[in-house]
Amino acid sequence: MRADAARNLSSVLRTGARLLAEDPSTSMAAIAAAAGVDRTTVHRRFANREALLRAVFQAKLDSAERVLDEARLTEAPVPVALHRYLEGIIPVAREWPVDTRRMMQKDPEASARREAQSARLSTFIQRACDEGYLRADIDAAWARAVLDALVDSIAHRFPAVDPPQAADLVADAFLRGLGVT
Amino acid sequence: MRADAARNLSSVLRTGARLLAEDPSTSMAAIAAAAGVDRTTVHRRFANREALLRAVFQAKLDSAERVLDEARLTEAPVPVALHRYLEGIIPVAREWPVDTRRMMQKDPEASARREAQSARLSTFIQRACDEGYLRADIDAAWARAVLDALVDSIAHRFPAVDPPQAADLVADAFLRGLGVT
DNA sequence: ATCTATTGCAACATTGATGTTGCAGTTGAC
DNA sequence: GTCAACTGCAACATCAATGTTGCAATAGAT
Repeated sequence: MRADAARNLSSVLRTGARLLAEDPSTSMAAIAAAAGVDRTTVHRRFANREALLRAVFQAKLDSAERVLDEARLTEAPVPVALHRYLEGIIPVAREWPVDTRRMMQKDPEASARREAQSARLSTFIQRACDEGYLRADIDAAWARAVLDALVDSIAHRFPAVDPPQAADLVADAFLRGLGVT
Repeated sequence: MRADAARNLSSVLRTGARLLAEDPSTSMAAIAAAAGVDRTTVHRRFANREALLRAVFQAKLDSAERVLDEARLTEAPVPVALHRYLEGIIPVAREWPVDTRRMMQKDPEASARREAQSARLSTFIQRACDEGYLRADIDAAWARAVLDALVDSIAHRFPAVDPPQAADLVADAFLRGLGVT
């Protein structure tokens, strides 16, 4: 039972994330149906809709945090860390396609966690600037935004590209652009 | 009266677009309140919620279409057309921040129009490839996605950057990337 | 000044989503 | 086999959003 409960809960979270990404107003009933469980079962696990959303966010934040840790953004050489980050974060973006920046407004705890993770990445971008991997005239905030945009794009609009190749494409577009030299 | 009606209708559309972009499930009541009109007045203008959304999409499509026309994507030199397109489309993205790709699914007519506009831009990107402005190893669909992502990013995450500079930033990131040569 | 269109306001009906509870059936742990 | 936990199902109450209507007030056109 305990095993079943855990599996179904996880299924609800993943299914919910997928449906909520397509349509943030997806009903609990629709999520439950898609996950193959009864509506009341979902309500027994999650006190209310907010709680379900919070659980989804937490799952995404957990995955993202592990990726940030394993990328060794402060220790590894910039190109290595960048590639490891990309290869890790792209599957996370695909598995939890919910837009955290928009949907976590009402959850201060999750927002704070997200801010912290965001700051780690921004620090990394700053290091890339400082160590001369980015052009001197590039604003760090803009570089950060570009990287995020490229990750989202490859993750959601090209779901068939496998993570290593996706990371290559993003890093290449980010650093070299798509134009002729 | 006719003038008032038109002004209020426009105000509802713009306000609605802004609120719906932040939260696609924003209620008609909230939109009406933000636009400074009564809820019933909105219902008199738009038969139902769908009709309001359709009107917002149509307004965005109208603006985007004008930008595509004026950019002369098929006639002008690639760099010129690209810059004109960017400088025009960024204000459109800001004024109508709704995500058309996601929210227009249920409106086949608007979807078709969007597809047509999308095809025009894809054709332009293909021309940029053919004429040697993009690296030969670059997939046109990926180039297209990157351009879209950069436009969305500068439009919504850097609303203070004025259109000409924003266009410069996007074109620069798109063609040259952010890394050192 | 009169007429007409439009608005705000209040009231109402309807619908869909949310959340709760009781009960019977199932399943895994022991 | 027994027990405890979990599930599906049905029923219910509640609430927010939607959409409608009638009426009085207002403002622009003539």
